[in-house]
Amino acid sequence: MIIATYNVNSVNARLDNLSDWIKKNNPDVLMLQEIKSEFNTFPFFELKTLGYDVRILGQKSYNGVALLSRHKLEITAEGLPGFEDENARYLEASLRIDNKDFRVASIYLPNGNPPYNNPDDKSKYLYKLQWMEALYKRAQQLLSLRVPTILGGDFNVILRDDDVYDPEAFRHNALATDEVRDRLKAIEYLGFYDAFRTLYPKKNGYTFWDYSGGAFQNDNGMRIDYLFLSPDAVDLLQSCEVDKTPRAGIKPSDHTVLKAVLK
DNA sequence: ATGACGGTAGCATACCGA
Repeated sequence: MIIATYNVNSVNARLDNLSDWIKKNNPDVLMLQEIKSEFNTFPFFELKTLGYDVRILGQKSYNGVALLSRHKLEITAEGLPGFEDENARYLEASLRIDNKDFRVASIYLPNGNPPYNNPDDKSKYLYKLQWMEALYKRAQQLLSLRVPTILGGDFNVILRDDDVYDPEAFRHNALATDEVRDRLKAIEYLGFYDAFRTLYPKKNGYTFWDYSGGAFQNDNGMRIDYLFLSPDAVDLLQSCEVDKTPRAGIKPSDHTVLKAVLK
């Protein structure tokens, strides 16, 4: 089973780039974030034609998440259970492969940094912390189901200093505060394994490079996209790699694909 | 010295992002 996550930064702007990757990699499940489209403008036809069941939690202009699967999806949550959210950031589903159940969620966790024109505004940061508390509670519930579960997406968290090109520059950034790191670590300590770090304790796993300043060419990146696996899912883990091909290709997203193979 | 990139809404430029 091939499972991957990709923050596309607009699914319509990325349709060729995304379709190329899907055709070459044939994932069983693909989690998308920042689709920046709602139902009426989402390219269902093109993606269904590639052989996928396609479900979205859409939103105009901002945010929006989707799940693509070669196996029929049963939606189990649209939005984080128990959390009132005006933004489309969480879509969860169950699926069956060879008579075995899986649970997956496509997650776009809030960024948390203030607007440039109001650097003292803490409201987005507080929203991020509350969102992470609600995700923690959902993660607990999911573990109690004892079904292999994959929480994937753009978590907007730099977990450790070696997950960013300049740790000091990001010390007080909402992606890297101790508070935010601790909240994501708490989800790990529940029993959700960071698939990439589990296999590669030291390796560079950047998944995002800013569009400006030649960041990709200079490898000024950060690791903020993750696949977190429940214990029974990590037992099936065969490999996990960052695929930089989409980021190096034509009209790229600022993120790239993170892909894992499970038995 | 400043801006630097890209998407969306919607038609000039503000907002958002990481």
